[in-house]
Amino acid sequence: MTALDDLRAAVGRAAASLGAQPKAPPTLERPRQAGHGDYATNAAMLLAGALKAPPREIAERLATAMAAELGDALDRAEVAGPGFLNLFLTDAWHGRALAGVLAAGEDYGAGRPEKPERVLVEFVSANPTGPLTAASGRHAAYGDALRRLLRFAGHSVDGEYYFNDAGSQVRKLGLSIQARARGDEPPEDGYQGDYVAELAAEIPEAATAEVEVVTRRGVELVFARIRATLAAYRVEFESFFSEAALYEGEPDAVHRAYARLEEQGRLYRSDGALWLRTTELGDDKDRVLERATGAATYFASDIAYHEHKLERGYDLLIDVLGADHHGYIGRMKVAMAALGADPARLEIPILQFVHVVEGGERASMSKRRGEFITLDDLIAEIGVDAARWFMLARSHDSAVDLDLDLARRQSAENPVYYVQYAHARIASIRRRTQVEPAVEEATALHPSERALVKALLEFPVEAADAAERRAPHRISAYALELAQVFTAFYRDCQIVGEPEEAGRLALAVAAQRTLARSLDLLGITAPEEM
RNA sequence: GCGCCCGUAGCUCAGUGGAUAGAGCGCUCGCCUCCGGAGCGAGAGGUCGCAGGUUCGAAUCCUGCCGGGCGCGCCA
Repeated sequence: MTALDDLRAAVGRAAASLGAQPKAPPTLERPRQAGHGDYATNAAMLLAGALKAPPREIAERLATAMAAELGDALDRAEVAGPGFLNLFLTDAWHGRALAGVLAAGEDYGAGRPEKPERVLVEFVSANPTGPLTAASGRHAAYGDALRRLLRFAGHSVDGEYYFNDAGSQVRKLGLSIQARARGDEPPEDGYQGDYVAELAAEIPEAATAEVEVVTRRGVELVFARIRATLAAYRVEFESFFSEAALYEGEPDAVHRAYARLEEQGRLYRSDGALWLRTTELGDDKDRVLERATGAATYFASDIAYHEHKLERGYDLLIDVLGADHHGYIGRMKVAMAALGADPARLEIPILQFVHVVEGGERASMSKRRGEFITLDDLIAEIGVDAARWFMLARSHDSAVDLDLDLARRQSAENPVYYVQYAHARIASIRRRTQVEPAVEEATALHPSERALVKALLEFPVEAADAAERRAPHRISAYALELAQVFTAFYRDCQIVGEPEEAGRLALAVAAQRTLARSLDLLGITAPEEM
């Protein structure tokens, strides 16, 4: 329980004491206007209907009840506007609130769900046919941050990378490598990038060996590069899952999935193909699993893969996909239902595209033609921290433009450095003081100190919201705000050598920990010095 | 035709029912005897795409339209 939770509970009790239930949970928010108090609640307006009285009059009664609830924590409560109750809290309340933050220690803001869930986050999952692109950088940053957020919320989370290593795409890579090795142009629908020639040079006998051999070797080499890129980007996976593995063993995962679907009575044969009766579950047409040729469709692989995930005991499956896959959401939800699982156990957040911009215009970004900015390029140009911030500072719902020139020019002004700088500055202050941080409740506080306490109190709510909404970008917005509020405090309140040193140091330490945690949730470093 | 996402300051974007809509960058002016100037303060800059609706209250919810991005295979 933070001081904010206590305050919220007090509002609830005060509202209940007036003899009616609010028509919605009352809000408790930090007003934008300085004159509107530390927190404001709309409880009176929500009670007006049930109590059949003007909101402002109810707010007056609520103010009296709040005074009784809060005692010396409340300086005064003012009725304002259409019926808001603005709460002005004392320095003692702020001091106790800060003490609570410090007492929580490194875990401040962490969630403790009654029933932690086992979650599998599948992300990146780029096919091993070329280097990771800047767009993969968005997926890697998002999936990794999501995993960190869910863990911080108290869940058990694994990250997995799924790749198609059996289909025609990897075969095209093999053919392209072989063509290069022979000095020919790659096939028209093959891969054209310079890396294909590099791969050809790294594979002895690439010109003469069987294409299967060249393909297998090419995939290994590409995967080695992908892993190296991910390691440089500080993204690790608990597992890599190969599509080919779904067709190994007896019975293989695909046939286990068929058996499961058969149990559910969802399969039938028609025109020589094996069909899944998805129309019964709301789809507009039934879907083929096995073609008349006997070859399984991708949909069959995907179903088998998800059945395999369920078999592994995960409560929640999260697939992070690109905007071009949004049509997949409905199909896979239907597939979950067909497997007899609750479709709500599968979530598919969609990341909008990263557009590469050159000279103010959107450039094409084709992996086949070799026209793309690689994630390695991006890291080399602006560094991992700035790249991850760039990818995570925006909602996953909005497309981002990546202009490498602009990114390079702006990287020095990237807000991530402002946040890191605030952290480093606190580290520096701590190196300069001999005093132990200690909250002194009786001390009068500067408005900037009170503002910083309130900013710190927002963190657990922000972290929980960001996890629930699968929205890491909220953490970057929060981190920037916290850094700004800290910097204002730093400007207004000398720490080292002042009588208030211990108390102000306590505030700085709480800010440092929270900044470090926020950056950690984004996979960004929190330097001691810069 | 159907579906998903977006439209907020010059630019890039936050803001999923509260009061006078914010940040970063850019622009103008001011500030380095003071714990780290990667900074601080002040200012200019907005029909929140348009039109209706719900509500005490709408950038936010609902409907329709306009504009942009992306999808709707026995492709992968």
